[in-house]
Amino acid sequence: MPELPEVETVARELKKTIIGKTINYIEPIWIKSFENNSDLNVSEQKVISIDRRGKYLIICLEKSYLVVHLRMTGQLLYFDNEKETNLDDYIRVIIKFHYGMLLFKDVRKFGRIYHVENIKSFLSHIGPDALDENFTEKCFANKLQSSKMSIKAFLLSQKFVSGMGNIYTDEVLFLSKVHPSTIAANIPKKRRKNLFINMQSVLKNSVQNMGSTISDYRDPAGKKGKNQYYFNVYGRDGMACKVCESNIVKMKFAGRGTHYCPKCQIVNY
DNA sequence: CTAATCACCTGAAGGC
DNA sequence: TGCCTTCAGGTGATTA
Repeated sequence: MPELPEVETVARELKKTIIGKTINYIEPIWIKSFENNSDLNVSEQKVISIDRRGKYLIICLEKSYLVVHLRMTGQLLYFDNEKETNLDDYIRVIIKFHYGMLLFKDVRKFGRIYHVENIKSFLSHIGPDALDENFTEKCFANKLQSSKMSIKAFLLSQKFVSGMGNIYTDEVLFLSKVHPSTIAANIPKKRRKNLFINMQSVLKNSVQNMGSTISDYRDPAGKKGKNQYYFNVYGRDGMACKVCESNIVKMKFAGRGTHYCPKCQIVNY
């Protein structure tokens, strides 16, 4: 479920609640949800800061890191008062602080919490964050020009730029008037620039709206996002394009449900 | 290198 | 009501 804006929202909420707290213990309920890659103890380490790279949320401890990937249905829920919690369903990992606790809820069990010491090597296969200020239009253009992948697959792969997922990719391609099957390297210079600008604005707008909630996504306080009210194409198949009134089409592309306007979004250039 | 398929999981929704 | 199929904000391995 969560793409960059949702993970960023979670990160911002966690900054308000768990920085400075000391971990009492971490308890995996579903064993595969927690992958311990370090001999160091998590217990008695203090939370120093919260970071994010693409869809990875990074909880920086004194000597190591807890790295969270929510995948499809993961949620990090924070509770000050343990009596407010209900541990009933789908809680896969408990991170207990001396005061308060963070619960990792995940219906489909795809999500992970990793305990690692070397964050750089752990994330070495991931490209720069889409909103990283050092990731410029020029960097983006260079990568586009050297790829023969379809633009949809290019944006979904996290190795060129990280943070884009299925929803925001469809939204960005619509605003950029680029058909999802267009070969990345074939996109002309002017539209490359457009693509980059739209990618940033779509993501930033969604962060402003606290992310998109289709079904499962919640922030650590349990709140839904509001960005889903502003989609142009995602989930709007069969409905009129907001620009040209053609019917929005949905089809399987790059292995994912892909929404686009057949009139506004032109194939090849 | 790129693309397609499966695998990992569970629940919701639609067809019959 | 109930069964069966398909689909879902993701990604990594494997196979063409």
